[in-house]
Amino acid sequence: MRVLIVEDAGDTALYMRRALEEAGHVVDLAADGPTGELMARGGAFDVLVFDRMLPKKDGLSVVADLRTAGIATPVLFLSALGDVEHRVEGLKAGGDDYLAKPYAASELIARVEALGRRHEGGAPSTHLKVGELEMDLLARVVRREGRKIDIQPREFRLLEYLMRNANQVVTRTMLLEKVWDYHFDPQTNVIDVHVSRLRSKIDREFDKPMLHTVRGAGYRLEA
Amino acid sequence: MRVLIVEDAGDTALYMRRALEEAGHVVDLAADGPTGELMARGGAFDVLVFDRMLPKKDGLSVVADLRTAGIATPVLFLSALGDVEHRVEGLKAGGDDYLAKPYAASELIARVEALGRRHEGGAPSTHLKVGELEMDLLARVVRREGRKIDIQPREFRLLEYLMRNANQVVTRTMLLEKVWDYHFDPQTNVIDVHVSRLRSKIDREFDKPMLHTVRGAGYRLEA
DNA sequence: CTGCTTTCTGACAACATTGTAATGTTTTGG
DNA sequence: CCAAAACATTACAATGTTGTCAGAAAGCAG
Repeated sequence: MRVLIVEDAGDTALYMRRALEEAGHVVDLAADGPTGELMARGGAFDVLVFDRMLPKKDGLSVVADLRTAGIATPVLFLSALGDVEHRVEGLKAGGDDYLAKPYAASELIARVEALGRRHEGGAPSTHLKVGELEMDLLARVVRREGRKIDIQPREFRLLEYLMRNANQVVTRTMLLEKVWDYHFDPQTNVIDVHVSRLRSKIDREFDKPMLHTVRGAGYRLEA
Repeated sequence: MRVLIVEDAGDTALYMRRALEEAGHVVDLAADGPTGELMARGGAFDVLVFDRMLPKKDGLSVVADLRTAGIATPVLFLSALGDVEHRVEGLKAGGDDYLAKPYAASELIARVEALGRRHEGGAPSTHLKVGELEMDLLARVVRREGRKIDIQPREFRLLEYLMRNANQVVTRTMLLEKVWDYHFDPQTNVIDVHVSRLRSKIDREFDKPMLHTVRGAGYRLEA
């Protein structure tokens, strides 16, 4: 499961990450409200864990904004304030569960997994959107700023993977595994070539490039 | 929108078809209950229009049977009997709306479109199933009796169309329009060739052939 | 700045897919 | 039973897609 933790206290965040990673999940961190909101919008997370009190933008309002933006990823609120009134407030803002500090790591894990399960049965998304870039998985059509872009099958898979992991670095190894089903290094530059071709279609002709290279690490598709 | 009209009075049926076609919809006709039921089960219609009184099998029972078979396509009942009691009867049988004769063409169109809209918001199906033959539109995978079948893009589109219109005859013209986007006769045997190739993949190796030719008419995929 | 490494891109070759044509088979009406 | 029509199948040609290679460009460390 992919989990995003938005928490300003660094040591708490690291503690939670470790607990969840040991339970086999992939964890990302954000330290303030706006960053958390951006990551939640772009990334394909299964569960979001929000601290109620956050620097710059409160957890409650971030979640409320995410909901109005149509992002339905389940949210678990964490807070030192544990009484009924606060729980209700959190749930009203669009939270799905509420956990009062202090809590045991096992309880955190259990709740995160419960939330993830509840939503995974939902209809698979047939439509991906990263900024002005849109992909219709069923019609196999890609658009940027409304303009249709012709794309080849392999490029389609590559872009789909990049979009599902938007705003995150995607390594060459990940691409080989997920887009090419290679489980070894082909010793060629297939990836470079296809990234180049994809770029010429989705970025050339447009003002702002979305597909960035992260030297030494891989690529990142940014909104 | 794809509309099926089940009506035994030929002239009334043609009149309705014309009205709906002029409003931009695709219309099919059936003249009795059993035929209507079969078409409704197989075809991918957005709205069904049923006369209440039908030869061989009453409109009410056809719709009730469709509902128990899990077919949720919205139904508009037409009838000369316009009083409350009959309306309720129709709605109980699984109808979604009820229109009493005589009615204006514009009213028919408006109601059909309203019914179609109400349901189109539902998640698009990502999975088709005809008997033991399954297609996952998102993963682009086809299976028969659980065994994966490798299929080419054009064959995929062809099979998708056949599956969406399962148990119905699909004409060559329909295939040219929907699968090849040709709006003329290419004067070649493209279709024959692709049907042959598709057959060799989905029927050869299996006991019962599913893809039948209807001499002089076209093809039919049967469950 | 220089040399080294990484990434980018254009050209090409291998391969896969699609459509055409020719030939064979089945069905149907007389 | 025959001939004509409809359909099926195979082989091939044209086209499209993918991966490889080589040279160019860009980034980085000393």
